[in-house]
Amino acid sequence: MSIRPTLAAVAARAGVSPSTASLVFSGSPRVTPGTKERVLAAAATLGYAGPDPLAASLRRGRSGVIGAFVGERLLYAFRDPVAVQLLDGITEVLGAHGVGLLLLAGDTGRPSTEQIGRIPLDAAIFATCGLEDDPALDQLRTRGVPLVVVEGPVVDGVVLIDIDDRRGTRELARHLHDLGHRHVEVLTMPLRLDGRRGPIDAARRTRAHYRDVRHRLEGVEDVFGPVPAVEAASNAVAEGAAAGRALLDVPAHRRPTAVIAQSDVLAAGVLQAAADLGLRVPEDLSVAGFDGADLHWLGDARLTTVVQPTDEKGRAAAQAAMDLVAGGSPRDLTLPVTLRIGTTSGPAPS
Amino acid sequence: MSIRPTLAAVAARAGVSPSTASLVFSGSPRVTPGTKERVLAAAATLGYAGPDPLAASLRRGRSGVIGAFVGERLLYAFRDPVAVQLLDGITEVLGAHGVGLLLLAGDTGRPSTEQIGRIPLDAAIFATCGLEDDPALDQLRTRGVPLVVVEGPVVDGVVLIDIDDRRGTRELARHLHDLGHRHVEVLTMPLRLDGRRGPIDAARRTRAHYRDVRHRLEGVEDVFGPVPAVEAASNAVAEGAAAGRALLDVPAHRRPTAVIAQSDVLAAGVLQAAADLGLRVPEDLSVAGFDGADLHWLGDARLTTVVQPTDEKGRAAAQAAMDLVAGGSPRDLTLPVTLRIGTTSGPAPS
DNA sequence: TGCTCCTGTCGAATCGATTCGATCGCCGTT
DNA sequence: AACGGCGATCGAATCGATTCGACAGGAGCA
Repeated sequence: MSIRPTLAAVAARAGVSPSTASLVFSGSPRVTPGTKERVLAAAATLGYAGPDPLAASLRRGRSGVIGAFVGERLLYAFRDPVAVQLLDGITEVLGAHGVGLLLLAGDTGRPSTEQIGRIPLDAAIFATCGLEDDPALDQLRTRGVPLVVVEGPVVDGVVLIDIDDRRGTRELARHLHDLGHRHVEVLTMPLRLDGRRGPIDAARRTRAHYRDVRHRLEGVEDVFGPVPAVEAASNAVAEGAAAGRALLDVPAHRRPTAVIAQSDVLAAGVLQAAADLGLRVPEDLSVAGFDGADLHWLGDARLTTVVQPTDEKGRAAAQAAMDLVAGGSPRDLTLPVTLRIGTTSGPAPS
Repeated sequence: MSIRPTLAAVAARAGVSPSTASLVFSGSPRVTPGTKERVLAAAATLGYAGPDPLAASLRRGRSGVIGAFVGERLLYAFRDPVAVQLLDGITEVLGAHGVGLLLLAGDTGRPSTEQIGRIPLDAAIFATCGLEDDPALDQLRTRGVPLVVVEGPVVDGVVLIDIDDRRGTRELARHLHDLGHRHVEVLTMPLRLDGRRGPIDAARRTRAHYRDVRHRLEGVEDVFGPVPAVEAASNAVAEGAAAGRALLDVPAHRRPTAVIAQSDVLAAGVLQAAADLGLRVPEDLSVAGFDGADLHWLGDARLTTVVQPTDEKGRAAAQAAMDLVAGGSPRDLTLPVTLRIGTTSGPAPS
């Protein structure tokens, strides 16, 4: 029991060569039933549970593991329904192919990039972190690990799975504009992971790391021109509520008639803040989000939002990763988004 | 660029032996600065990003990957705040040691157990699935993979990280008993993963797969004796609400004065159902949960619940796994729980 | 009967690094 | 001047399986 048996030991016990034993475990049809049975019997006697995955991986050159990068600490990623749904879409495809999903958090421990080098990955998906200068991305690239980026930066040799963020918010903005809104403000997701929050000035804006954040802002500006924007420190309801209070707890003439949040989660916070301040939605204030996540804690309000096919995005990313591993060269993909008008947007108050 | 360079190639280029080159990359102090530099220079020229993790893993016998099993589909696991917090605790420890976390979902694709055999794991943690006859568990056990089980079955040679479920609900039950409640009903988490819901009869109860479910029920019965119980099909707010309606939408004399839910999530659903039915909490009905999760969508109600140290549980499980990989033999651990009395429990109505 | 073809099994090379014990200088010591 | 000691580097075995081409033996066919 102390030392685990090897394939060679099983082969010897069964009186066949290691090659044949290997054939048996790989389920080759070219092996006689009798032989097969002898090998399996020997394996059973010795308590051999099948080929060592490490050795098999080395020989095959593939480990059967694909890494998914979530930028922040796992806990925050898990709190984000979009990230969760994305991961679910990914696992759906990977699981069907018998490939494991390895979670990589951005800031867990310093040696993050060190860790990445030590783990056998067939490919990696940058799921919720579109950093353009991510050291981990560089690390994996020079290592030759196939890479897929979701809503991330355009990097040569990296497959990009994208959604049409800008067009989505543009349609949303047009919807609000048609309703007569002229004073809208945008509540953005974090521009960087430095915990900063508050109004965004030009300097800060140039430091925006995330593509989706930029694009969702530009879509609004396509319609309204330059628009005041505040940044949330993280993509959480409480953050949205805090930002919402700051945005709305001002004299009425300075208060926006509509707030466009860059995510449904943030929008939920804004709704909360509005309720706390006694503002009626949509009579006094319109609120819009992004994602089309099903937030069961929203109550009966149906959020006006831009629906993105999050799970499809995850599946596409995983499929691209699988294709890369198989030696293919999948093309970049941009998935469509659709405007969904709910009960939180209405005519601008006079 | 087509073929990736090997350590041997780098060594040759630098004019040293592979052994020495290996020493360089493993950061050994026993190598002359000059040599080290030559090797690194050669690596840079060839575009060598460090030793192949697969080969290194094979030699070392460790892959640097630990698997976490979540019973259900990932999406549902992620929706459960307790599971999420547990995973976060796990990654906290693993990340600090540069070990990756591989997520394994129970039902993703049929070849689940097949998949497990193909993935290099140094150890596995059964996080949210305490099946006693899980084929995956057997598979890993015969393979010799060190195992840690969280609130799972007692299996020989497997480390168990537990909490004192029974004592927790016992104290909770006593609290309600002291308040005068005599007619309580229990809303349990799923006894099995078969999507069944509704009242639990004796036959069904004997088929309960999950230890924590059983223990949390027994704790209540320690105080109240046999108690009617209904089962939720999954651990979700909507399930809790549905079960809550079934439980509460009955003639007043047959309605329980207190509902003990086996999780905060389910309890939140019961609160919702109570509100829908116009029942005041705690005046007309007391509601209690389990876990001590921070459910931000609960509003201002503070749930009476049993607080368990979920993140500590995760850290302990991960630490135990690390110890096992290192060859140690960590002991089983039972973490304490504490009763937290909130605003949802009060004297039984007369 | 002899020849070909086919099928099941085997040998041996290979995947790419790690690591232990051995070796080779070089320096200090007596 | 010879020798002991020490530290840097090297050789070679090893981790455990996969896989391709070779091989042997039996079946089919003429």
